[in-house]
Amino acid sequence: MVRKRQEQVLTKRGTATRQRIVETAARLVYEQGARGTSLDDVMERTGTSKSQLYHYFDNKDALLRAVIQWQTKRIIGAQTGAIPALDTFEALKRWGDMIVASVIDNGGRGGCPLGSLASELADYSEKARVLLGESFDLWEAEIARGLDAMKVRGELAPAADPGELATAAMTALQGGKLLAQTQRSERPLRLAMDMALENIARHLKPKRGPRRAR
Amino acid sequence: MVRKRQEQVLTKRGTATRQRIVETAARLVYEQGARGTSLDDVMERTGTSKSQLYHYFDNKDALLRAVIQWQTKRIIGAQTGAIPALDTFEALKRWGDMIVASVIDNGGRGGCPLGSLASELADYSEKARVLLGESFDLWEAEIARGLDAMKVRGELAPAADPGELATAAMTALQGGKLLAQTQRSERPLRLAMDMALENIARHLKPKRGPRRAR
DNA sequence: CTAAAATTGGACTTACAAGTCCAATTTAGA
DNA sequence: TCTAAATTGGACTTGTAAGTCCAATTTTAG
Repeated sequence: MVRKRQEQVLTKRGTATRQRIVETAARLVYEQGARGTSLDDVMERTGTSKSQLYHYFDNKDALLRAVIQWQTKRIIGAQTGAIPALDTFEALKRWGDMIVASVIDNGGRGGCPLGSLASELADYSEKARVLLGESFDLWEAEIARGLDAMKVRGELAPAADPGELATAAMTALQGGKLLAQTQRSERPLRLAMDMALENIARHLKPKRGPRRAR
Repeated sequence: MVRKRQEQVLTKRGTATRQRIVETAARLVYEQGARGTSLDDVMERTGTSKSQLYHYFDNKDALLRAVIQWQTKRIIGAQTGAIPALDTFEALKRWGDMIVASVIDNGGRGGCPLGSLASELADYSEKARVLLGESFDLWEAEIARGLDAMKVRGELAPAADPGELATAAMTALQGGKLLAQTQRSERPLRLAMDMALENIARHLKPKRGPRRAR
């Protein structure tokens, strides 16, 4: 968690102000995009002044990087909060359902906060691109962690590669979110998550009792 | 193909100018994004004037819509040009390889021209969103066409739904492109396309002779 | 308490971008 | 040929956005 600007110590008040700026900026950026969100927007919604923004961040790009890091923690935190571990196929199915259900939230508008930023910033800010790449890695690692536990317990075939399965699932999630946002329909996201889950189910080892799900 | 502005007849020269504007704008928008491309950029690169842009397009949004339609035709045309029909699993594999190889083109930079525009414009321009939704439908229809042929020939199980398989493949393609662009690696795209192809292979009916591929 | 550091207000500069406007030139078609 | 329509040049307006600057206020720590 590179913080930079630590030559300057933040007081309690300063920390609160900085946090308020980051969270508000995150919401605005999610709704309007990075380029579509002006610093004046952020100032107005946070009740801060220009000098405050530039006191806590070197420039707009630095603020956007803080937004990326905050969103990354928020998203992964929300996921582990709802489903502590993706280490059973049942948990994976609930995870998929949760992702699909998220389309309703904003009436179909808004894709994945990280995916949208990645698309907008990857070729615009090298620092942001690297950060977003790491964000996806972290998110995928959380998924791979559950798959790995399944593999250790012998529920997934030895040949299954948790890291690759997690990455494939992430591509499905991102592509599904994008199409759902574009077509204002949960259909593509549902099909994407079903595909990702089936891609994992391929490596499930049959167990005594109940049959392979789905 | 809604053209609008047909109250005004275009001469041969006018058509050429308009086309030059659209193609150049498409390249700039692909490289810099829609918001990152100014009309002055387009003017400079096409050697046109402000009045020409506004002569052929109502406003910037209308130009962007023309870009979307042109890219849609270009992408689908390029695909059918390289692989006339995705009606064998071999053709599908070549298609997947072609998609993966496309990452090299711009040194990893640049995602899918349509996907990038969708992410940027879906919540910004309703007209553009609808158009992009239709673009994905057209592209998917081209994929579904091949799958349907396989189904008719009995190579795909009757339960297989070409439309759903095509949509799932499109989400994999888009998500894979996005992650590849973000991480400057073809790995996520390769895993995505493998997943999409496997998702189709699930419905392959075994045929005499060679075993199920992959 | 008091000096140094952190925090804040807000005006100002500079750059750029979308869109308007009008006049000049070229082309098409009768 | 001639005239109306299409095409083009380019200055201009208006709005916005990032970033700078300096002074005022508040807080922290010795």
